[in-house]
Amino acid sequence: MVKQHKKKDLRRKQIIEAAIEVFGNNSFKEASISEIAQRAKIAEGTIYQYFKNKEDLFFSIPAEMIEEFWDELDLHLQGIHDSFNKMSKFVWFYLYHFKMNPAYARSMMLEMRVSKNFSKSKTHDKVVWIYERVLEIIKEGQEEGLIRKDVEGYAIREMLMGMLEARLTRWLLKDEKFDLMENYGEICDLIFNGIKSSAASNWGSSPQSMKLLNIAN
Amino acid sequence: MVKQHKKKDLRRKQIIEAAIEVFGNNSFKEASISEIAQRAKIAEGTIYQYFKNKEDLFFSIPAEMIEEFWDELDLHLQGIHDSFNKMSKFVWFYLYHFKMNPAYARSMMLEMRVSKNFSKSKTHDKVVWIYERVLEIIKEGQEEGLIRKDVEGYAIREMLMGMLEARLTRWLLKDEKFDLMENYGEICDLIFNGIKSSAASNWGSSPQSMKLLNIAN
Amino acid sequence: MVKQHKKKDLRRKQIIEAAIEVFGNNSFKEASISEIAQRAKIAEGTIYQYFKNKEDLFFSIPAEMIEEFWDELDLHLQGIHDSFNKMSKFVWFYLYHFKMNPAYARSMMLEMRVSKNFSKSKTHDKVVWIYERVLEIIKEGQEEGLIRKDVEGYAIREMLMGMLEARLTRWLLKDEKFDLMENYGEICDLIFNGIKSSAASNWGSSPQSMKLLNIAN
Amino acid sequence: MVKQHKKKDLRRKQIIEAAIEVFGNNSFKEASISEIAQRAKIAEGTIYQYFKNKEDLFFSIPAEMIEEFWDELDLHLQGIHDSFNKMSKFVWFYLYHFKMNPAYARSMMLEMRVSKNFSKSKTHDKVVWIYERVLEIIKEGQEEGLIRKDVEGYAIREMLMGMLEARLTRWLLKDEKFDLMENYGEICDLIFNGIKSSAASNWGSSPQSMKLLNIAN
DNA sequence: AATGAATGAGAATTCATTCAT
DNA sequence: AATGAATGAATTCTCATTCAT
Repeated sequence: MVKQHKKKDLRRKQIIEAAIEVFGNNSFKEASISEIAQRAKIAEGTIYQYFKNKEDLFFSIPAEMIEEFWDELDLHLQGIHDSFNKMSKFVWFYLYHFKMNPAYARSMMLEMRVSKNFSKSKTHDKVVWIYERVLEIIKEGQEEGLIRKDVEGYAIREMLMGMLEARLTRWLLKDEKFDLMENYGEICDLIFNGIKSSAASNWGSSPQSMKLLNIAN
Repeated sequence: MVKQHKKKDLRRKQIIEAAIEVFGNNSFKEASISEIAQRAKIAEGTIYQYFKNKEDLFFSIPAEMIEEFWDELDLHLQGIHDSFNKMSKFVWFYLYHFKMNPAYARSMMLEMRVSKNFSKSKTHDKVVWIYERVLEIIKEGQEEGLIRKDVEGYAIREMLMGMLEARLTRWLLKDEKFDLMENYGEICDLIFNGIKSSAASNWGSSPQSMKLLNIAN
Repeated sequence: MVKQHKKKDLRRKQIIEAAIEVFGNNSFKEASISEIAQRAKIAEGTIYQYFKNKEDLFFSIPAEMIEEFWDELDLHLQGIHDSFNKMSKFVWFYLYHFKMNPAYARSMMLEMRVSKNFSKSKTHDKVVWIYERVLEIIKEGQEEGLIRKDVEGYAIREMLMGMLEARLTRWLLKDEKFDLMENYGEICDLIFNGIKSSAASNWGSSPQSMKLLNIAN
Repeated sequence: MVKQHKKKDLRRKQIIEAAIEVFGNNSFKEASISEIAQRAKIAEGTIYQYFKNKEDLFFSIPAEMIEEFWDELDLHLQGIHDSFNKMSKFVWFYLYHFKMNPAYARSMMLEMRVSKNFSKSKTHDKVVWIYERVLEIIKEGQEEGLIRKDVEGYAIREMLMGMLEARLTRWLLKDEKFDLMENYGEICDLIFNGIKSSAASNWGSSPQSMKLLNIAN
């Protein structure tokens, strides 16, 4: 019985791995069940024994990968107690994880995230969960006095994740031609210190400058 | 003769407008020529008198819009001579432009940018051109002493555009539920000053902290 | 008035000439009215002022050409009074005519002749008329004692035209790579004398051999 | 397994048979996949499981038929050892074969042979192969002293096949109104002995007559 | 008489999903 | 549980012909 179960899980994994490759190199519509079946060395019909339909298979990919991501990240975070290093580690591992799984990165960033139904899927909950963990780290940082308190944690998170997602996207669109992790320190620096020259007066935080930004809407 | 020409231009515009709506609410594959024709109140065949095929029509959308974007931005930039305000204006207008054209934003950000052939299309050149203009503004800012010189202009641009694209994407994925421009000042602030608490020691720029960032790859 | 008429005829000719080229390089379905119009340097609509529809234009091509063919052949036959030379001249001119008009040859042999409606068209009558002229020459030959009388003129004509059409077809299918008129004498020889070795006993004309040909149907 | 395979072959045959009928009564363009599917009593999509596309299906027809043609002809040639009878048998079987398969004859002679891509197709190789077999028989005849040696085998073959193809074509264009095999003996006679009256002097083979044939090109 | 923009019917092909074996 | 043959809906694109100017 146990053996049976294991065999099922193995088959599932086998299909998902084939799916990652195929969805990674093709848009959702372009990717074909038949190619996935071929890669997994099974019959097309068999896929429907494990997944309800094509979309179900598609959305099952990150469910697996995010779990893995968090488990490994958790290990990396062990023994780190200051939020500064936690954050730095998160940035590093985020990039590292996708660098190691480019096909997955591709379908996740360029297709899944952007698809209409994804936000309603169970898998999306896991993404949300990760985002909440990030927010926690940021809030810790604010408590510790490392991160500005005059800006909401949400905004900080938006900036942090936006930067990471933007770089990841650029890397994928440039066909992984540059090293995703090059200048990783510089990214952290920019996130932390901003783009302002140290000589320059503050931008945006002084009442005067706020006036300058005449926001129409 | 002139009248004829105008009529052709009008028809073209009419088709593009219908296409923006349809592509904005559906993925490229889901969008159908027949729906576009219906919306434009013309026969399907007529579309093929103006565009080579479905993809040509798709890629013609930003070609039109980017031109418009730059022309209007240009007006807004008139009379502004310091890079600080130029940048601020760019941020503002970028968000404003997409806020005013959400269907276009949707197809541009969530579909086009991500499509395999887009980077080879003529339209992509226009995107590149905009990015070059942004880099110029940044370099001006560096000359004026407003923006850090210890980081390459490219990296600054990546941060700036990454932040904007990330917010735009989040806005679209949240179904435009929040105001794209709310906290616009805060975004500028974060870009400019970073997330660091003013009390905190520098992150990333001091030799010690650099050591902490043990980059494995 | 007369001038008007001439202008019309000129236009017609102009369209037919363009059509010969286009139909010569494409099958009837592949050939497009728009390409013919382009070649003729007129608008598509104009073609419909001169021809009822695409098929009408197609079938009008040989109507023009056959007339020309016969007129010129007639000149060549002037002064020739024995059927031997008339026939020889016919063979020569048939090949020569098509050699000089390969695009026309192509549409005539490979498309028109083979098309369902051609035999019902007015043009087809002209083809029939030519065939009748050939039969006359053959009968003359039989009267003069040059050509066998034990075989019906129709059968002789079938052989003669079959040989010519077969060579023409082969020439076109081989992309006009060989000279259509090479060995023209040999063709005549074979038609005249057959393939039998002079040493061999008669084939087919003796009662015995007829028995050998046990025709089942 | 064997059963499965047989089933697939059967389906293929079933589609080809439907295709022969439909292509036999329509030009390639006019023939529709949907009609073929209807006739074969299967879904349109099924055709694409067996053939790459419409053209592949079209060209697969003679591939099947030529094989059959040769196999049967081979049986008929068994026990015949003189080239005279081999040739006679070939002529007979060629006509008989097409008489029995008029729809196939139609698509083969009036469409396929004439189509641009056919000469590049694999199927065309089979036609070439048949032609080579015919040449062999002719050369045998020359060795045996039955057939003239003063004319190249190729020319003899051109005459022979030209006559057959011409008759076949005429039969098809006349809507099979006459009996394809009537006067079959007469055809053989003409091929063998030519059209010349036995009383007439040689035509084309004497030096004088060659002069008469003043070939301009 | 000439134009050429607009039409819209028509056909090939793809592929996720089902289901009998 | 696994298979893979069969399905058929759905969609792009072409092009002869028309007709208002």
